[in-house]
Amino acid sequence: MAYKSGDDSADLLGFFHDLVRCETRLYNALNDRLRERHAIVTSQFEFLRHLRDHPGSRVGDLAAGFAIGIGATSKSVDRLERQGWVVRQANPADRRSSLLALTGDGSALVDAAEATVAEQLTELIGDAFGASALPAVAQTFAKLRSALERAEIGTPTG
Amino acid sequence: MAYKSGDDSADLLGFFHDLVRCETRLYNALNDRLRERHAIVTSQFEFLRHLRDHPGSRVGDLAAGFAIGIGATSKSVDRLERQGWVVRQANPADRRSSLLALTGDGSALVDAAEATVAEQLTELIGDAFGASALPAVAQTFAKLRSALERAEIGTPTG
DNA sequence: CTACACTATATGCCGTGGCATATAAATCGG
DNA sequence: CCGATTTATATGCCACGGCATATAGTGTAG
Repeated sequence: MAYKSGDDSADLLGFFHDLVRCETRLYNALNDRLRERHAIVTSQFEFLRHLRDHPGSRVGDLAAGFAIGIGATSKSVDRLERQGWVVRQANPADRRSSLLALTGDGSALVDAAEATVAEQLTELIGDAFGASALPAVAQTFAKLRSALERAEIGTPTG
Repeated sequence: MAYKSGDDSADLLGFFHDLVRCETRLYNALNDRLRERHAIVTSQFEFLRHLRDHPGSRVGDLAAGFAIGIGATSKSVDRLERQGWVVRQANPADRRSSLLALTGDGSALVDAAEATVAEQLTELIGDAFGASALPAVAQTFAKLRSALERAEIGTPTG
C-alpha cells in the first residue's frame, strides 16, 4: 500500500474532517433553499433526479446507489409517492418489486429543483474551486467513488 | 462571479453527487469499524477528538464547530457523559454553560479510536488519492471549509 | 437595584435512517 | 409440482438530529 510514511495519516484525519464539515454545510444550505423554494429536501431531490435519469429503478436500486438501507429507501419512496411525485408501477418481471417512475409533477419538480441546486452550488463552491481545480478534484472523487462502490465499502445492512 | 459559462453547473452537480456518496460510504465504513472496536460511532469520535484538542469547549462551541444544532449537541454530550467519557465542569465565568472535559477513559478512548480511523482512512482513500493529489485536494477543501464557516453557510438554527 | 433584552443550554415533539424482522414472491433441487 | 432457500421489499422499534420552546443566568439602561 502506498503512502504510509511520514504523517500522511494525520493529513488524512484533517482532510476527512474538512470533507465532512464541507459536506454538512453544503447539504444544510441546499436543504434550506430547496425547502423554501420547492418544499423538498436534498435527499428527496437526489432520489427524484436518480429516477429521472434511471427510469424503471426499483427500491433496491436506489438504496444501492445511495448507500443507504433498503428500509429507509422504502419509507422515503412512500413519502414521495404520498406527495404525488413518484408512482410504484407493477413490475411484470418480478412481482416482489415495483418499477418506480416520476409523475408529471415529479418531473417538473426535479427540473426546477435542479436549477436551484446548480445555481446554489455555483455560488457556494464556484469560487473556492477555481476553474482549474474543479476538474482534478472532481476526477479524484469520481475515482474514489468507483473504488468504494466496487468494493462495496460502507454499504448498509438493509 | 466566476465560472458560470459552459456546463460547469452540470459538473458541479455531478461532483457534489460523488462527494456526498463518498462521504456517506466513508462515514458508514468508519462507523462499522469504530462500533466494533471501540463501541462508539464516528460522530462521537469527532466530538471526543475536538474536546481533546480544544479543552474547555462548551456545548455551543461544539455545535458551531460541527455545524449541527445546539439541542442535538447537548443530547450527544449527555450520552458521552452517561458513558463516562466526558464531564461537564462548572464554568466559573458563566453559570449558564459548562466547560467540557474528557475523563481518563475518554482520553484513552479517543487516542485508540484515532489510530483506528487513521488506519482505515489510509486503507480506503490512500490509494485513490495519490501522494500527489492529496495535498491539492486537501487544500481545496480546507479553503472551502474556511469560506463556508466565515459566511456561516449551512449553520443550523439551533 | 430592577426591568428588560439577550445568551447558553436543556427539553419536547417530530421526521428520518439503521437494523431486525416479517411477508411475499421467485428460484432451486429432486 | 413441492418444500427449502434466497431475494425484494415493507414494517416495527430504536437512536438521533432539527427546530421550537422553556429555563436559567448575564448584561444593561435608568
